[in-house]
Order: sequence, then structure tokens, then C-alpha cells
Amino acid sequence: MNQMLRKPGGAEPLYQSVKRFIVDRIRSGDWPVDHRVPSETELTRDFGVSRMTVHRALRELSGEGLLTRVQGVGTFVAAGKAQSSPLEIRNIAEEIRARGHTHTSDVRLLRQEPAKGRAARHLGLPDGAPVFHSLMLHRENGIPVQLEERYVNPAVAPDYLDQDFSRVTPNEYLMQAVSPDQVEHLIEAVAPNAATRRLLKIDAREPCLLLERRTWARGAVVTWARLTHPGSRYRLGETFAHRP
Amino acid sequence: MNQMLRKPGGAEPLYQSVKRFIVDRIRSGDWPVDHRVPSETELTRDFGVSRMTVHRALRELSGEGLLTRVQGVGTFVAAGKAQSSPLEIRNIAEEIRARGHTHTSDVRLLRQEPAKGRAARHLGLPDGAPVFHSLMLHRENGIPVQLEERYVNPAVAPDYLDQDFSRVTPNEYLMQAVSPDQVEHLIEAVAPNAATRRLLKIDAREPCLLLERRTWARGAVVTWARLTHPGSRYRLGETFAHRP
DNA sequence: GAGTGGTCTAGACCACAAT
DNA sequence: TTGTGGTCTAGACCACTCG
Repeated sequence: MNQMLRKPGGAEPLYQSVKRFIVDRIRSGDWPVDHRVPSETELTRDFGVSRMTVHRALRELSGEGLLTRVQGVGTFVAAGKAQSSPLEIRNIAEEIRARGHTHTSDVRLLRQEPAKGRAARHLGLPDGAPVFHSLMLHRENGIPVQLEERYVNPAVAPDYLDQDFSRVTPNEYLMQAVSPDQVEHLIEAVAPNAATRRLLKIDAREPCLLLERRTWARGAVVTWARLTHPGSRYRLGETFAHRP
Repeated sequence: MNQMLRKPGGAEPLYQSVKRFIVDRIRSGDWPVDHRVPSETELTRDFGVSRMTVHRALRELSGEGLLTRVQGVGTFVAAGKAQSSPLEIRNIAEEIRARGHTHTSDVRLLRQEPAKGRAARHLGLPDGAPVFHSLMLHRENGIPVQLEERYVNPAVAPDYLDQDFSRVTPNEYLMQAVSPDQVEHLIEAVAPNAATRRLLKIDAREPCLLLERRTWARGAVVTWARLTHPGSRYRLGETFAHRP
């Protein structure tokens, strides 16, 4: 029966089971973008639940941006360009997983070096003071979506260099290690330089969305991050309240 | 009957009517923060609809952050009311004047036309329905900084075409004419097309920051605006305190 | 025990799109 | 005409909180 679909733990609503089943198919790659999802009638039969229950699952996934529904036509896996809110401090890995996709990342650089120029000024440190510097490349389903260059104040996060950033993103680590009390964001459209183009695998004509973020904790700058995204693969968004 | 609660236009789902009723009570101040909302049973009786319908309305309002629901206790008007947004609806003219600079603008287009493609979809209107379409160029100290292309729902702002937009920006007019209750923003980096390059006086290599904004009032889309800025002359920025 | 919200069913009618 | 999603009903059982 449909009990087989329930989570082992037991107490999960049926519509959650249906949602989980669909998200798993998308996450695993079984259902690519634009793939047609079984109709409500089919899912009703397959899961042995009522149509209202299936409908709720599909409606919620549609509201979460994972599916697109067209009356009279069907339900499809949403194309969904990457989209996030600049308001909060977003976690790129979580954001990607929330879309049902796979997040992977490479550590391209992780070291201590003398602060110079803008990095020193943004961190509020004297020129030549030691800083931590990291460069990460984040991918969504294998496609580069964010280049994360980050400078970290060693006084605030002394263990930064010892982390395994293949398991926990720098963002995740810093958020739990030193919860910041102030944030600054700047958003710009920029032309990528040669190194950025190579890492993001884009050509010179593609503009990039640059999000710069600084965070503070108890008056000291924690980190200055430059997050560069290919314009064709990422955008920032936010909705206040719901659109009906 | 519950027909009295329906919108004059007719076709509104019942759960929408219930939502609208509650939102109106909150917005008007009748129901302050922490006010207890009538139970599902009471609303079912008052509206003459089934409990499932009432439940959906309350569940969605809860998801949108307007209500808080506690099983076994009741439903209450949520506190909070979002932190100030970095992407509040900005008024380009005011923003420029706040920097001590001079704002000028040209009306390049202002007319009614049949909605097509994206404009129709974004406004939630059928293809070919009449819409208002305007194109404005905004300058800071004589230098173009924003190209504002805007589509407006005639049903919501019927007098749009009669305004003098050399004195009041479309944004200012719409904000005071129909105060929106919902906003959506999207930010992208894009390459400008030929017409945009010519109007903004930039060359093909310069990326542009595109801010798309939709606003709603009482469930209907008011306007969809595409604000294009030269990457070298404009950026979005924001500082705020983080909630611990 | 009474009242609340959370979930679920088995039907129904409708609007819409494709054939 | 067929199949799709959108809405709605009138019940039902459950978990939970409170007096």
C-alpha cells in the first residue's frame, strides 16, 4: 500500500510523501527540466490517495518554484533560473538543494596572506596585516553558478583555515562560528575578467551579477565576500507577501 | 449568501474571498497584532463555505506570515511585520535628489496597446487585452542612469495615460493612486540590446543591471516594470542590522 | 471533555487546452 | 471529446491544548 512510501519514522502527512517523492525524482535527475510530471489522476492511482491530497502536494511544489502547472495541459519540472533573496544572508548550497538540484563546490584557494588594497580597507585592517583568503567555485547540477572570493578577519575567526570547505561552505561555517549582527550588500553588473570567465566557463560577452557582502560582529568586520554569478544562470529575487 | 463577499467582477475563488476579508481586517486595524482570528468552525458558518475552504485560506495566510496558527489553541494575527527591505520601492527621482544631484527625465512612449507575450503573462491578463505601456529615460546631472519600461493594468489605474510624467514619475503616481500591498523584485545582469544602448548612451561591452518589479493590490497585478541601469553608473546597496 | 487546527476522502462541477 | 488542472463540499479521524 501507500504505507511503503511513508518515511520509516512513521508520522508524515501523505501530501508530504508525495512531495518528497517528486523532489527526489528531480534531485536525482530522473526528471529533468520541462519533464512532464504524472497527472493528478495518475498520482492519485499510483499513491492510493485522494486527488485533493495529490493536488495539495503539486500546488505547494508549484508555489515553491519547483513545478510549473498549466491548466488544461499538465505539470512540468520548472526551468527555474537560480533565484534568491539578497535580503538575507543566503547559503548557496542550501538554496540549490531547495530547488531540488545538486550542489558541488571546489576549493580553489585557501591560505593566509598579507592584506592589501581593497581587502585591507574593507576589513578595516592595516595594509600588510595577515588575512585569510579563500576562493570557491559553486556548481548547480555541475554548472558553475557562483565564484566566491572571500577575505576573513583572523581575529574573529581564527580557525577558518582548518575547515573542510568541501563539506561545509565558508558561509555556513562563519554563520555558526560567529553570528554576525550587521550586514552590508552591494549589487552590481560587471564584465568578467579573464580569470573569472575561465572559472565560470562563460564568454566575454556575458555580464555577471556581482554581490558584495560584508558582515560585522561586535563592531569588527568578520568577512568581505565577492560573489560573482553568470548573468544567464543566476538572479536575485524576493517576494514580499504572496502572489496569488 | 456568501455571494455578497465575492468581488463585484464575479470570478474569485471562495478561499480568496476569505483571505481578502481577513487581510482587510488586519490592514484596516480592526484586528491588531495578536488578535484572535475566528476559528475555522466560525468562519465556515459565517461564510457559508466548507471547512476545507476556510482551512486553505488560513493556511496560506499563515504561510505568508500574516497569521500564526497553533494546534489546539487558535489562529492569531502575526506580529513581526517584515524588516525594512533593501529593495523597497525606490523612487529614482528622490534617490537622485537625495544625493544632491539633478534629476531629469523624458517620456519616450506613453500609450495603450494590446498586451502580448511576457507583458500579458506578467500582468495576468489574456493575450491581446489592452494595457498601458510607458518608456521613460531618467538622468542624473544629465547622464542617463535608468531606462524605465513599464506596463500597467488599466483596470487598476485607469487614469495612467492622463498623467504628466514630466512632473511626477510613474512610480510616484502609482504609489499614491493605488497603494500596493505586495511586491516582487528580480535582479539580473544582462547585456543591453541596441535600442537600450542608444538610449543609455553606452557601448555594447557594458553590462546592465536589470531590476524587474511587479506590484499587486488586492490580488491584481498593478504594474510590471523593467528598470535597466548602466553597470558602470549604478548599483544597489544596503546596510542593515541582522536579527540575532 | 470541549474546542482547536491538521489531515484526508470520494465524490463533484468548472475552465481550459489539445485533438 | 478527452484530459488536464482549479475549486469546492460534507463529511471524517486525529493530535493537541486547556480548563
